Amino acid sequence: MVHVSKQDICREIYARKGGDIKIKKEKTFVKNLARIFDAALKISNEKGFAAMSMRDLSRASGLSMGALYAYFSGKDELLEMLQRTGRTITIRMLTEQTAGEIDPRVKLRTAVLTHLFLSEAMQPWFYFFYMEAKNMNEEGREKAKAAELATEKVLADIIREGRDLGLFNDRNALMTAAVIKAMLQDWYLKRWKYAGRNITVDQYGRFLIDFIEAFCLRPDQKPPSPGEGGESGPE
Amino acid sequence: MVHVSKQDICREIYARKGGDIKIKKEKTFVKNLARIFDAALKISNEKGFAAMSMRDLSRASGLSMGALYAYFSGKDELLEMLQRTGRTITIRMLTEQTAGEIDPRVKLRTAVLTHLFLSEAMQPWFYFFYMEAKNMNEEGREKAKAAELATEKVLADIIREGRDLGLFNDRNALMTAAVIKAMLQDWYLKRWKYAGRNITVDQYGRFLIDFIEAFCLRPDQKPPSPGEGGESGPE
DNA sequence: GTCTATATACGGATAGAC
DNA sequence: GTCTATCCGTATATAGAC
Repeated sequence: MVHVSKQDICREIYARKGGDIKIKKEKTFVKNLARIFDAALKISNEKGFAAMSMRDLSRASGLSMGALYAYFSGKDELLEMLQRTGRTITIRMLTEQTAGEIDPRVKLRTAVLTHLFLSEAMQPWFYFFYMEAKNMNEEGREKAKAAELATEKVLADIIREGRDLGLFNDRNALMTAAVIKAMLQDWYLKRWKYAGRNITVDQYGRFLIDFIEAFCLRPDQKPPSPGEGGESGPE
Repeated sequence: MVHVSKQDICREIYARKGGDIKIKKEKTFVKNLARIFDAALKISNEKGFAAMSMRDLSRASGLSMGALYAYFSGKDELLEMLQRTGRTITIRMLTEQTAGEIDPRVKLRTAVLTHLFLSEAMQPWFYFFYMEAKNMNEEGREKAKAAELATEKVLADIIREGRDLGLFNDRNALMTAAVIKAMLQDWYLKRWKYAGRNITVDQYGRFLIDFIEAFCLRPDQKPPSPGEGGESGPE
């Protein structure tokens, strides 16, 4: 359902880079950049991007120090690439997936689950994006904030729509969206916790939807259930 | 209601340190350590602890490089001190505040608001604690996780209690506690967002309680409202 | 107790061979 | 395209004067 290929991502970066790229063959570029990204995300998510040295990255990616600098101009650019890539994919996927639906009740579910499954498929990216935003320059931080607000707005708009149609309660839509975001983010920020309890994405998703709908939906407006959104039982 | 003094915190550290402390007079120790903490939190929360150099800290705290090393043995110990201090205070405050109450409905509100107001009063500490946990050694990270689980357990126990008394719905208490934590944390992690919208702590608290109670409380069990927990209106 | 000056190492980045 | 060897700045930490 939500699938993103590492190769596709890197190919796109290759295409976008234009003339100032040092590696000629797309194939080697894609292969190595994917290794670099993997290694960088792994190390950064363990001890932080700032604490990751280029030597660490060289060792983990299997490329020499010198070679690394053929793929990015410096540590700053690497950070920028990682952030931009994560941002781009998220926004694209979210808007794509929620485009078709009309019923706000279903749309809300779809948006929540899309975000959730996407963050599951790309956990290292999402985690990195969240934790390393503050290490960026002013421009990068602003873009990160804008991305947060954009995904929040997707949720808020759905909620407003549902409210206007009389399906949802009349509550602060933006605040509701904000806390939904917080709950969605918790899934990829605290994987250690949920993994330790053997909670699956699906369980988490079902629980979230129950929780959200208890607040948003008017009592008599349970939506036509495509996923049979049953109650989440006691532990 | 929730008040924590910088001086008290530092005095306690002074008392705990025992013999291997280099500064003799409590007064200078407390005064300077408070300055160090302030500066360290400020810089770290802007660009990350790893990116903060001792020179940065020296400049911002007004103490020379050499003097700093009279207060901690190195950057690692400073990190450890900051984390431990934050942890200790949080757990103590939370258990203290929720101890008296009996009615689980009121207790839940109290726990949520206590956590929220505490995190407001000590925002830099909480933010730092969350964002810099992964820069610590194994032991430090384990303690951070334990602290997360401990505060979560406080919430979960209240919810279980309410369920057993027939006041709350029969839902997964631990999962509920987990998402409540996520929402509470959002307040101090994304202050920029809420500040930009002129949302006050009280508004956020009221909203959270409405949200949580919509899911947790059985329909006919609105609690005796001490704070008159009215609906949070539309934006 | 606090300062300045400095030892020492480590990190990012580049040069130039292959 | 990739490697090794190296430059050079900056970081942590300390020595020793005041």
